[in-house]
Amino acid sequence: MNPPARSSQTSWQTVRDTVLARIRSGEWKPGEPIPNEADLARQFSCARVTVNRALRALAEEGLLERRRKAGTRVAAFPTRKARLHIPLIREEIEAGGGSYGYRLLSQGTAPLPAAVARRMGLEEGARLVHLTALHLCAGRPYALEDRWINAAAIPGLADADFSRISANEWLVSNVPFSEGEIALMAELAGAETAAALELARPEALFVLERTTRRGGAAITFVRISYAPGYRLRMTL
Amino acid sequence: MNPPARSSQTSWQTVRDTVLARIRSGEWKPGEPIPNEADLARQFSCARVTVNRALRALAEEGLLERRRKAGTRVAAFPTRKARLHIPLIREEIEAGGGSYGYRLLSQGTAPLPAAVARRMGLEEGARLVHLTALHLCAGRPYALEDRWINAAAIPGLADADFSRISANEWLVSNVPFSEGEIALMAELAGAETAAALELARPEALFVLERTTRRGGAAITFVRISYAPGYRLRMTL
DNA sequence: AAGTGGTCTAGACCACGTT
DNA sequence: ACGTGGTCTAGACCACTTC
Repeated sequence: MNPPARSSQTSWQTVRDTVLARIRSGEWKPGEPIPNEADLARQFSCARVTVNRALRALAEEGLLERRRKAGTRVAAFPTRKARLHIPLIREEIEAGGGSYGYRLLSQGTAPLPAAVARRMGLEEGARLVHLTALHLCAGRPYALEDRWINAAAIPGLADADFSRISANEWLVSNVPFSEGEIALMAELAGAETAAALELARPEALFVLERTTRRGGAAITFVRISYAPGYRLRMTL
Repeated sequence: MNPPARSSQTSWQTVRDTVLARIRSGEWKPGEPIPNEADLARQFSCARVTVNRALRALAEEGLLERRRKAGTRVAAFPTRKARLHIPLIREEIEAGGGSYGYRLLSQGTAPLPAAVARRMGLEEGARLVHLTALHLCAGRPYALEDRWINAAAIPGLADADFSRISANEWLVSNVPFSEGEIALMAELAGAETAAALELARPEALFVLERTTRRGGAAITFVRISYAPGYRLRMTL
């Protein structure tokens, strides 16, 4: 986080920290414009690119808003942004020293429920591939996966054997590029989920829903319910 | 996501996309080194800085691992990374059209519980400032905040009036810079939490824990329990 | 039309970490 | 030692957006 103490030139980290200090001190208030890159470069006696690097970093963190011609402003709503790592479940388990297991519970084609259809932007009742599977850590249920796949958007899907490899891994390896949304939530385990995860009593589950698209077309929707005790960690 | 169709020069987006395609196609496999920046610059007929920009972007997304002298490798575990926005609760509510309310439930000094001490890296039993407060949306409980503050690390804390402004907002505005961790989890509401959030029955709550540090010193630890139904959304 | 951020180049030096 | 990424500079042109 600190400037790496370069010889004598002004580093972009120095610019970033100084700008940050001015925001924090209230010298530059939320919603207000700050000087343009050229002016700042003169102030800091550095190249404009250096200022650009610093401001871009702050913009990526959500503290500045930048628009051509309109200039740079202190973000009105300085949201904190964090980077969330979402590893493959297998690797998450193996990184923790556990032995990974995978069990396909069901596979077939079914009409899309309304709730899922809404998230995928498809029509309710459309027939999609539907999978449910269990991820195991050291033989114990770790997470329940409930997935819908838009086969029409994925050539080659028919070749996949989801009894051997998790759909997630297959997709990560085989689908070129994707955008999407993720939603995190807490839910009480329903009867089926509780049975699959072998819960003795009702428990709060951490649930992750992910919709993946490519060029607007929904590829897959997955809902992962983690066994109790799961924590998702991030670094600010 | 697309290169902005510049005149004739190779853009860093083009480099990024091409490198990405090579990873996706399997030409460059996980764990394997890729050519160094200078070589790639020659391949792409562009400046090395342009390659640097492209590779840095991919590294930030978690697809590449870069180390001086060791060079650049395709990440062995290509984790998906998403950007998580963590707005102030007040703004989260107001952005949704609700009226924000804040109620300080308790304020004082108390010995640090073991669990919190572990997360803050402080000694159990150390006396810290302890606050509990309720965030309200349209008069209804929205989230319960349980916070510990290391007053020793924050000059000016004594001047703060947490009955008027939330501790979070005060800290965001007054503490210069910070690193930290965030953990997300699901929990069944305990008796006190259920009472504060006015829950009629046991429910699953989405819980966010955040530890903030500056230069290794823990500044604050906060645990926010959201009312049922809360979802945290992100874009991939 | 004009101002501001976005990016590219070529060359240079440096910091880090492997060897 | 030395190879590789990290960064800075000065100048240039471009793209987007507001005026």
